[in-house]
Amino acid sequence: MTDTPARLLRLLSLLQTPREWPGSELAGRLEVSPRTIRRDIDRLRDLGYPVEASRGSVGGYRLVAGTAMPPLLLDDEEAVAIAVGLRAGAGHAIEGVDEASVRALAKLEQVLPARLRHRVSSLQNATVPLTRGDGATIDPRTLTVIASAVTSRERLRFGYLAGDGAASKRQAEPYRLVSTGSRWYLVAYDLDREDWRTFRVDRVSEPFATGARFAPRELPAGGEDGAELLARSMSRLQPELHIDVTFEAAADVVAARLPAELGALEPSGEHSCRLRTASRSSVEWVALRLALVGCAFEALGPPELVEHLGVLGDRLSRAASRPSAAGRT
Amino acid sequence: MTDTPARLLRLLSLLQTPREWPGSELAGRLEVSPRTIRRDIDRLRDLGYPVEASRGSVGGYRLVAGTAMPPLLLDDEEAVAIAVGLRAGAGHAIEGVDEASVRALAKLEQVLPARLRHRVSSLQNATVPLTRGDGATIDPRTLTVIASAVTSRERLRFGYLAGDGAASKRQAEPYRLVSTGSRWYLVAYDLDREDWRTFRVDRVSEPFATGARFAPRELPAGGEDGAELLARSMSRLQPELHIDVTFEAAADVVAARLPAELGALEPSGEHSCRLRTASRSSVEWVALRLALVGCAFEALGPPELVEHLGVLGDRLSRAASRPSAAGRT
DNA sequence: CCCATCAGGCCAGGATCCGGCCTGATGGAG
DNA sequence: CTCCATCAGGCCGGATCCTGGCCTGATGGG
Repeated sequence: MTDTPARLLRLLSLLQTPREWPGSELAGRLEVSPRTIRRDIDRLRDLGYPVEASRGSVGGYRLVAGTAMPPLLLDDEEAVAIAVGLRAGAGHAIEGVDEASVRALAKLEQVLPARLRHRVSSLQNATVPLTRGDGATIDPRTLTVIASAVTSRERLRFGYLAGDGAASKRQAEPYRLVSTGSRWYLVAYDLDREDWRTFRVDRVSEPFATGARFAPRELPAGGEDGAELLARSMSRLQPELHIDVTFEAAADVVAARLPAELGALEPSGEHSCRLRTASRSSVEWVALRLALVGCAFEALGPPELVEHLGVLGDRLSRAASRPSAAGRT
Repeated sequence: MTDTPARLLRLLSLLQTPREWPGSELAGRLEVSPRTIRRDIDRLRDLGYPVEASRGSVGGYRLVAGTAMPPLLLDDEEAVAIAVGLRAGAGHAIEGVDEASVRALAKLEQVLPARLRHRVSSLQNATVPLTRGDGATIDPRTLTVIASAVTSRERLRFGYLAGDGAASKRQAEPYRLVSTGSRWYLVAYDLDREDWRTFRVDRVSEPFATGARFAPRELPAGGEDGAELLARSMSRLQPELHIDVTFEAAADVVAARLPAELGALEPSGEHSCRLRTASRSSVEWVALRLALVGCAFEALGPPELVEHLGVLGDRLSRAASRPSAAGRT
């Protein structure tokens, strides 16, 4: 029988509950003798899982932090919670964990029981993506399909909407998924164009992995990495914003409410500071973050940011002014 | 030796990679004969993990979705990504998975290797919580400590800042962690007051679980649940907003960009719709969500919402109007 | 001081596991 | 269409491992 391994897994699962388990109770639950439990604990320790024991009358075993991640044994609700959390996060890629986060999501969704899937998607619908206003929302499913294809080295077919509005069908060998600020890009070898391309993931539709495996291809000019390739083509795609804003509040107050990725603040007085930085985020996103700082500020540039702030300010002011008699029905 | 169980775990880990593994390759990696691999696959299937096999020359094994969650084997980066994602999510509790999400976070952090912890916290600092403006940010650590105490039934000591500004030390038996919209509450039996209380988690400071275990206590009036107790005391704490807004856009367009928890829209014409609902969210939060819809709208009430929109609109307009600088393009 | 807990040695019997060899079935590529 | 790589699984012999039981010690709390 597959007795012992199964028991070890169950034991691991019990020990992940944040409480202490006396050996006798574990023995009862797993229906073996206490001696076997002691041996199992030994085994787990040999495997590298740091099981800590406290002696005495209220003692017991507990799994603590070690040097390697033990397998996480989640119950249904926890799995759903993680899936929902990751999906929500996948939209506004947190710098530094972007790709890993999608990988984890792909891994989880690969084995997520069917009965939990609808719970995930319905919960996700309840949380509107906090996207910038340009409507470039990304379907987490798209991301996970692409991520799977990247790691399994399978060819990918998908529809793509080019920048000029032309729709096309593509077939490509996906190389890597990269995120910059709040956008996702796929670096891939386009089989029809016979060249390396970068695709904006929010313009990819219905990607699906054809089973066909491919051998990793050399990237173009030697030594280059996917991120570089992306950086090159992105400089054509996504204009850089040269942000220049002064806040009427002390630098430390503002810094606490501003994402670090936006850049550093220079204090410019007792109660004011200035943000000068370049960003590839969208105007809408930057405007939102600025508004959320919660103090008065003044945008000096770029012009499109100033304009967007003006439009937004206007919209809100009008929303608050009850122009009931004005042009509306 | 603890050979077989360890191998099964490694096998499970390999199979979670989204790709197909031919038996021979698995045999090579795990340094056993292919026959043993076939047997191991059998064992996993017996344990309930649905391993799918495709035959043919490009075939192999793959772990697919089954009826139960298999143990998730994460690498370092994935673990960090999940921790960061959950922490970010813990702030704005997604309705329905609130508690589970915190439980999962507690479970993960219990075993998260020390060398990864600083990565999590530094990454978290990079993402400013998208909180409403009232500054009631919640430290995820606080939540996880409380969640652990709830599941392990340990007494909790913590500092508390009452609504009237009075600080105090509390000792309590935590019963449940509940979130409503975007706030967290702890339902607990206060040992000093000798009665049930609900505490706002954002006002809890330095909670720590004394080792002392306690026996679950009966909730007050029969049949009541933690959520009810909370609802009762909350009606005193958190005023309800009666929101009334008209949007100048079709109902389905607006609905797609509005959190479902805010309530339902009534179409009021070809290109307009109305939102009338009650919410316990903060004014700042509601205002933000309205602004993010991205179309013109008009707030009819409540007054504090209208006022807040006015302030915000004013601030943005002034930010865009460059009262001081005159020249630069 | 006593009791609960963890820690681990020793032993015997039995279950389990492994490798190797075999036969079939199945799907993809040439 | 044919060939090949893959999965599926039966059978067997020998080595290995696992379990339960019993023991002695150590440690911490009430």
